Amino acid sequence: MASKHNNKIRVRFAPSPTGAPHVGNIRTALFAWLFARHHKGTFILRIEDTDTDRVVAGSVETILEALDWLGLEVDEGVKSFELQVSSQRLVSLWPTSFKKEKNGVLQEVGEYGPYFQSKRLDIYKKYAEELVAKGHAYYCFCSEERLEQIRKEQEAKKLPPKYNGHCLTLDAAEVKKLLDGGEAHVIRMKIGHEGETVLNDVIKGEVRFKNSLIDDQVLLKSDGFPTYHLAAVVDDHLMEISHVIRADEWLPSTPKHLLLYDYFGWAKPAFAHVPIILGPDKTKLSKRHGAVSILDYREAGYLPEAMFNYLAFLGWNPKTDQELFSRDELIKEFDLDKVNKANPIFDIKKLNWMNGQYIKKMTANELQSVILNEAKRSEGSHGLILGSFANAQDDALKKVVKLAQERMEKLVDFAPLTDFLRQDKLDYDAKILIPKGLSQTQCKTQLQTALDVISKIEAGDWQEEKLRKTFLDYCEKNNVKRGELLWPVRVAVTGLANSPDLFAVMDILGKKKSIERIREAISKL
RNA sequence: GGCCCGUUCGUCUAAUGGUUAGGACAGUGGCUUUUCAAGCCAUUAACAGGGGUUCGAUUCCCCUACGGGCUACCA
Repeated sequence: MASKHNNKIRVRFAPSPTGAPHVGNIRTALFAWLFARHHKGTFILRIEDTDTDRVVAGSVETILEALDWLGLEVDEGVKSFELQVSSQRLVSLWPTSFKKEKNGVLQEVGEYGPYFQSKRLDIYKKYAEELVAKGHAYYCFCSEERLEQIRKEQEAKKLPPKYNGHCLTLDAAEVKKLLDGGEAHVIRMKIGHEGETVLNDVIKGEVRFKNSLIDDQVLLKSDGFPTYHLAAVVDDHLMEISHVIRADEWLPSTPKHLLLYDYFGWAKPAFAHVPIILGPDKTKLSKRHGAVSILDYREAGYLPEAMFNYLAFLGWNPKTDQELFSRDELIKEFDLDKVNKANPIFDIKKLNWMNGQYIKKMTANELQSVILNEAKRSEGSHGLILGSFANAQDDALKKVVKLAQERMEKLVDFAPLTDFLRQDKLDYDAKILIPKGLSQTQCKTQLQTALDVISKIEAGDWQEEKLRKTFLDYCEKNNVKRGELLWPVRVAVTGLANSPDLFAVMDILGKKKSIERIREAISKL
């Protein structure tokens, strides 16, 4: 589609502030952002707060927070300076400069404002009236009751529900009289019934709609606020949006928008309807499916990099076998022509795997600072990440992080994986101390042996690899099966049937504590 | 009900008018190993159905089925 804007790419993410931002909305924002970055365009945040009943206080801040978490910087429109995206993060996307206060001043940046639709009421009124003057819209005074009745009748007759044009029959004098009398009214589109409206969607291709089936949509509500249809078209035009990137559910109302552009005599932007994310039951992802607020995933211990990567692959892929992508690689590869038409299902298992991959890819130092940052951020409500290591020194933490890293899938896995290291008294069933093929007494002997081996180790040699060598050498020289000696010792020091590596654990515990725990085990037998 | 969109392994998906229909997650089996995890190797598993078009269709067209979305003075 030819662009009227000298090919300058301008896209907007235009959520309505009705609560915490949904995974699906954010994925749409991500596509738009990626598209903007790929084409060196502008990513705009516009707030569509035209439904006064549904607006939820604090939503805009939450939206900003979600965008910030994923590193989707806003170039123009609504921003908050309480949240700062740092390009110098230790780990590419992690918000190191996060500030907890949510009462920061929202600011608007850009020359096309205001970017809150509630601040543009006079603009919409002007354009709605312009359409009336041009004969493409009309005043409607029908009451809710009357509309309800029309709908019921149509339903009974199995007709498509549509406004029946009741107020279309009013002549100019009558309209003026009603208007002057302060009668409640809306402005509706007047849609010609002939022909069809053709959309050439960037993703869906050509889609045809019969004009006779299009409803006379309300443009301006009786409270003076515009409906989405008017507001979006007017703003997208005024803000010189080049590509309208939005979810599939908007496809059916697109002909109304196309008609509006024609009525105004405006050039049309390109439209790209992206597939909707479905839950495991194949219906639109919603609260029934558990976590749908994008920020819930932060609380659940997912990394923004992983979330970003995963979301990018829901309905899009680069047509190669590569699946792990950095932000820059995604920017380089992403384009609308590779977006799928079918609706993908959100698969938490693949997200988990991907998150684990990102965790493993980090250096232990990076992971440590990420864990520390996240623990600090979620302090209070979710200070569970560090668990028993909440007040540990950085030095002590380093080895623990390394030990947990391989088996962590999410950040919140850290505490349960490492708790046993800090417990004063381990609580476990003595039976699990005994490896297969050994009797209780034999097991006891093995633990005794371990104490002997340990007693000969100098304090300065108390270190993972030296411990490993000492024990393995002992086994070899004395013809002891590794499992028969090492299993009981490992259970003794961890209290767990399944645990991290014995020598890493003993290293962290220290000689004294290790001996204590082995003695404790012996006494249990 | 009407309108619109969609349909390749369970899931995310690739490819092609002629292929053993490829990869990843999950599953299963094995290796490794002090256990678990990780890692490595192997493996199960898909073109919704029916008509065309064609020498040949998973691929192009039509129909059906199924799934989804929309059908508000909500977005």
